[in-house]
Amino acid sequence: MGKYQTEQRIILMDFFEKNPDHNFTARQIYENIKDSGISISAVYRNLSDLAISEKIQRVAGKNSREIFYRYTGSEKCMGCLHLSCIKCGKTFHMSKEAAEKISETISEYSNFSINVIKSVIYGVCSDCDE
Amino acid sequence: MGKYQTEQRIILMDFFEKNPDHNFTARQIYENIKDSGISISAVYRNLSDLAISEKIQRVAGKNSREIFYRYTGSEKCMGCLHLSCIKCGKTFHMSKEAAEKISETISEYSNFSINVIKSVIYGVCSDCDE
DNA sequence: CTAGTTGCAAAGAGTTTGCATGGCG
DNA sequence: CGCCATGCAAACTCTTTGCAACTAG
Repeated sequence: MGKYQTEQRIILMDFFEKNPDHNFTARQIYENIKDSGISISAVYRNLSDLAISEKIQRVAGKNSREIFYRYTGSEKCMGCLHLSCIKCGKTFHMSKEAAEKISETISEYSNFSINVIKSVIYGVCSDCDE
Repeated sequence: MGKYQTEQRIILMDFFEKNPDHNFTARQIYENIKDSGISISAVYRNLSDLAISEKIQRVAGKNSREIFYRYTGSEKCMGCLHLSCIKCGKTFHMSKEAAEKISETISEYSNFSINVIKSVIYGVCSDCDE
């Protein structure tokens, strides 16, 4: 998946690197980069490849037709757990240390090894919590 | 949302109560209960209502067109965190106690209050972990 | 040069909606 | 009896695919 480094692929990855941890629909991504010269089919095809190689995650939105793509392949995301605020939609990073502690707690209570990249904790951030 | 207790609504809720915490597509749900007498539009309309009232959660699948519905409104799900195995797809419950401990860890490291119902931890269960 | 990738337009799927009918309270 | 929900079919959108042209290595 991704043997050639095409111009379109670079455009898409550039966009993701500039906007890590943010939810976009396929169309939103396309709207953002179409002027650089990429077709919507190329967007979809690359999105599929990236999802398979787990560099992006798919997230279901509130409306049933809404699917978001979130780039989690960047360096600074490695090993840290993500917190997503239900109200404002912002994403926060937890430190690697915190992630490890949670991972420990989980295995303490059950036989389960967490995949930190795929997991997102939903809740309310301090700004939105009154 | 849901002022009348229609036959179709009962059929759908029955199905969910019998299959809590399991991911189904809209079509799979329909296939399972259509013989009881319900149309696919009624399924979709009720699914929307249930998602709004947060009795079910939407989850994005591996293929971009796949959206799963998971019933989390049952009594025994209240207060416990869910673990979902990436390999076998099974869902496991964590005790309320464990959920609280994780909630504590999170607020210890950041100002964030977890919504346990909406959050799902992904990883690998003991059966699939070799 | 060869295999992988793109663009376009058409096909395919899943979801939503308008309207008349039927049912709950 | 009045409002809400259902069923059906048509309409919509989003996503995928076939094919010819193009391009990275």
